[in-house]
Amino acid sequence: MFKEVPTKVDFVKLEKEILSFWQKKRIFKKSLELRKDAPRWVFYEGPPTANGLPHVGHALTRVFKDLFPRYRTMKGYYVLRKGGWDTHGLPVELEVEKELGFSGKPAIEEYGVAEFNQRCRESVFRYVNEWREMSERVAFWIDMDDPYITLKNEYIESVWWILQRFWEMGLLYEDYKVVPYCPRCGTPLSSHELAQGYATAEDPSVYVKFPLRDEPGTYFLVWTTTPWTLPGNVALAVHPDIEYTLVEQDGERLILAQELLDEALVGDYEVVKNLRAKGLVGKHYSPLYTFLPVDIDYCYLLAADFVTTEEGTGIVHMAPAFGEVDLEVGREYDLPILQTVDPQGRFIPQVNPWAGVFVKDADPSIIEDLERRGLMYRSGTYRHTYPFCWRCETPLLYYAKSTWFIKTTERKEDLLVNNQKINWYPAHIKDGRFGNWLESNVDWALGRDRYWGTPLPIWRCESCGHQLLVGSIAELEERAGRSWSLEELDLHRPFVDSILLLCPQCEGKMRRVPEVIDAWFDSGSMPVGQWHYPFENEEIFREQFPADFICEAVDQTRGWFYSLHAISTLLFNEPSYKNVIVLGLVVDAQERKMSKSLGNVVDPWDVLRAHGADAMRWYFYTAGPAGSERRFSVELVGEVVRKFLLTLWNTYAFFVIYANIDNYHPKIPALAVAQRPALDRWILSELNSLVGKVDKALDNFDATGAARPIQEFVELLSNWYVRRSRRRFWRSEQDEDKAAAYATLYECLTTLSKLLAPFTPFLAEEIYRNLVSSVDEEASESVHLSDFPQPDKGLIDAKLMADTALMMRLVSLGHAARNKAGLKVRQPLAKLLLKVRTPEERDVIEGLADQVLEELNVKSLAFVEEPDLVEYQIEPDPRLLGPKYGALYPKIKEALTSLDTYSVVEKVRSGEEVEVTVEGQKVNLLPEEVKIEALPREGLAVAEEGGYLVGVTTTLTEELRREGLAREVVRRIQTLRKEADYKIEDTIVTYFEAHPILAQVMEEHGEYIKRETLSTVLVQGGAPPGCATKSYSIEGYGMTLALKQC
RNA sequence: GGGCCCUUAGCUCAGUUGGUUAGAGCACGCCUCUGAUAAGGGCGAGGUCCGUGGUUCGAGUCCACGAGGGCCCA
Repeated sequence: MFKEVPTKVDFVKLEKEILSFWQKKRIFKKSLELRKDAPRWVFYEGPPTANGLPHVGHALTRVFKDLFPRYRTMKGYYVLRKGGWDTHGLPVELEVEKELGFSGKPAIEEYGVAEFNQRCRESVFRYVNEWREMSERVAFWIDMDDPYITLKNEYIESVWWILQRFWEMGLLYEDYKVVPYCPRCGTPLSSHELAQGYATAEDPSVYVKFPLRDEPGTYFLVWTTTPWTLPGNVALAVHPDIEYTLVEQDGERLILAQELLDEALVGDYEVVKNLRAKGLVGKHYSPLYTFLPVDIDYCYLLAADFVTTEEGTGIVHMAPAFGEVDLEVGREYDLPILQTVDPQGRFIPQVNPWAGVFVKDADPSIIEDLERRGLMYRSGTYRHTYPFCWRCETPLLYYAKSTWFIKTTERKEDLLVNNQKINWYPAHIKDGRFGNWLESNVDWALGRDRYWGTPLPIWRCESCGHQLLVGSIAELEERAGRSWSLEELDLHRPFVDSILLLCPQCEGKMRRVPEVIDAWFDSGSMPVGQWHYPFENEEIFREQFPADFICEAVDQTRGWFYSLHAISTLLFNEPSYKNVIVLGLVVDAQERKMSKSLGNVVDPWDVLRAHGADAMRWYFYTAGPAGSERRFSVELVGEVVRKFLLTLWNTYAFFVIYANIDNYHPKIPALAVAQRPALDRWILSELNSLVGKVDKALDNFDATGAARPIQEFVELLSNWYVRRSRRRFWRSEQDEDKAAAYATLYECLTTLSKLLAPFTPFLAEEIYRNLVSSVDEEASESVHLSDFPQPDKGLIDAKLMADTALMMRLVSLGHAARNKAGLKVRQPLAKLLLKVRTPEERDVIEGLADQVLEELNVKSLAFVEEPDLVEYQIEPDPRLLGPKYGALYPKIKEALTSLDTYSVVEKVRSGEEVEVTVEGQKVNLLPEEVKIEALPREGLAVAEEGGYLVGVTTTLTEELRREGLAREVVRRIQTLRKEADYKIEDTIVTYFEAHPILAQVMEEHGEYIKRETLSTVLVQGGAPPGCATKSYSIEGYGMTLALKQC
């Protein structure tokens, strides 16, 4: 006996029961133990930060991360799944700052770095329980009891080791560079952080006049969107090949690029003369501001290639402190660097009108000042995309600063070559987004002037300036000349800052540089750091590198995907992952990005509580290709429940109900498949072909390509196989056919449970445990401990599948034909007329005739070809004639269709050519080039599609009518049984009082009615008390039915 | 300004190497079937296949330009 299965199912409750089963029986652990000696298949967990709640996007990622390891485990691999937490970085600090009400670094310093970092340390695990709960609930199997954690000393030590390797390779350097800089956070951002914060901004757009020193009344006209950089101006640049023009307007002379005259100037002007750039270079102008003393030559025009005429005036203002190119050019020309801005983004005291003002806030006042001095040509606003800090949304400044870099550009070729070894899903990311990103690689800005992060382990001698990079705790202790206990040692600020080392060069005091490192470097170090390699676990590290599979959303292209790739390429010159699925972002039902401000964020728990995890998982796998954006709402997931999960559930419930009635046991031998009916052979063929399809798709990391065919199969299984097989299960005799039906459906359901295990682990488990584990002592206790099915190729019969598909198509046409004539299926009809395309198809349908007759409730079928039943339509075949006659084709079509139809049909039938005349020339069409359509004549109920034609005879004899009435009676009795809540297998006595016509029906079709309704006897006359009774009007004839259980 | 991706029915999505009248599911209306079913079947309504131009006998499909959206880069 199988466990009874309710037809009404509560998936949420079911899943919770299975969760506790997994927990109690440690199924995840067992699935690992089972494969402990198997070949390795390596998965890396991209570490989340647990200082925020998981959202739908995280649920999506976790669901995909789970699918493939489960599949590989069933395929016989050992898939170690170590969890991980990302714990460092600016986002963490910002959360804590917000809680403490801080607005910048001075407040932190005052509060105390030790206390501040302690709060950071606590905050990163704040929502760790919520993360665990969510992961468990969606059945993401991962080891969260022994995760890697980036703040642990062991992890940091591994990161230090990597940095020391880079140091030894000469890949680390400190440089004064213009970096994107967040003045609020007081730290530079790396390019991948920068990438996350672009937004449309409205900035000033000003045209400023720079007066020529030696030609009063003449000005260089210069355009800028950052007036605050003007006090830092030290030069202007023109392009050597651009034409410039001197114009006169309102008594002033202006110089700008000729091409941009109309765009830049307002009002009438007069062209004085054209100027060559060469003649302008070297001309001096008077500085707009002189807040800082300068004792070298500056404020002149120079030539540079980067100047364009795309916008502005063709003359570019240069402030080396605030622009990357500006700094380069400044170095080339030996120009001064006027750093007029402090690290908080405010003007320094010397810039006295605006001292202490945040530079962007000073813009209007600077514009006003220039206007007052007559140096402003015009000002307005300009919309463009501008970078903002990805966490605190402060506009970034490009700001000259000294900081540490990793020379990734030196290894750019290796980065590109190694990228070619990675399989990207979707494939276009490889040479598209990711490849382009590598092509435009810039050195990795590693340093952060912050507190909560892996300290940059570089110590510098206060006396001689010697620098060294510490690569391990042992080295630290050795150089410091002391050691610390495990409790004491904390490789964070301020503890490490307090450690002074002895300079190996001069025996002076060495102090650590103040920076911590970019937290992306932490996460990219996880292949090494998660095992504390190379200090221990050498063997496991080698076994677990590189990853076979990683998966994150597309926003990680410049994030984790890059940091992993860059670090492993620099370190090992190998990619650290072989296959990567890049997921699209989750958007709401209106295709808008989910964001708190729009209030359209879907809480994953709303979905999990309403529909369960299997439904959510299945939705994610089937809704669309993994790489595409996906819409998401509670309702969309609800559709999945109805369409897929319930369909499967009902098939399963159906099986269990009848299997229990019949005491079916899977060990009971059934007929060999070859001896089973076509219907069984067909569904088993579909099943095995499905197994192959799913296996291949999963092997190819294609979740959608695997899941959608399963859904289609379940449709076929439920709506064709089971529906067509119902009678075989109902029958009370135990015979071979019934055994075959059970064996076939059992095979389908148990194989499905294994196929589905990676996708819908709960439902798969329920089915497997009830149908397999409970009756087979040798079977595993969980579907997740079983092997993934292999297709039995011998059972795949492509012809049978195509034949059945054809038959279904004709049956569907038959339904349409009946419907047109208003003949319900319950009414038997005498004859079905079919027209198929070929004699082979005719044989096929003859072979499957029993299914067609039963499905359409007709007595016989015949094939029609005769012209007296049909009309013909002829058409030239465009596929053949198009290439042959080209532009003549439409005219040939016209000419052919104007011919006498029957004569053309006769010619084609007898294999003769058909001659048409087109534009005076004769064209002979070969018989195969003319297509003939046959349509039935009027008066017959028909449906036609794609060359197939199905008709039904509409005349009813009294005999047929009575047979229809018998079926009407049966349906009434069945409904009454159901209403009376009788069990399916209960036998009954049926009493009836009826119109003579119906009484005749009861007489004539009594055996049929008894058999269908499990009535032992049909009794005409009044019913005894206690019966389920109801009166009906059937086709206008009255009848009262009464049922009683035996 | 540049890169990558997307745009097909009210919604979610398919649409093979270019080929006859562009499909499915959901939702809607009518009909039907039903002792597993919350389902199934049929019919109907619902389409400027984002637009324009080009290549071709023929374009949802190929090419160019443009529009809108998303992500990213500068």
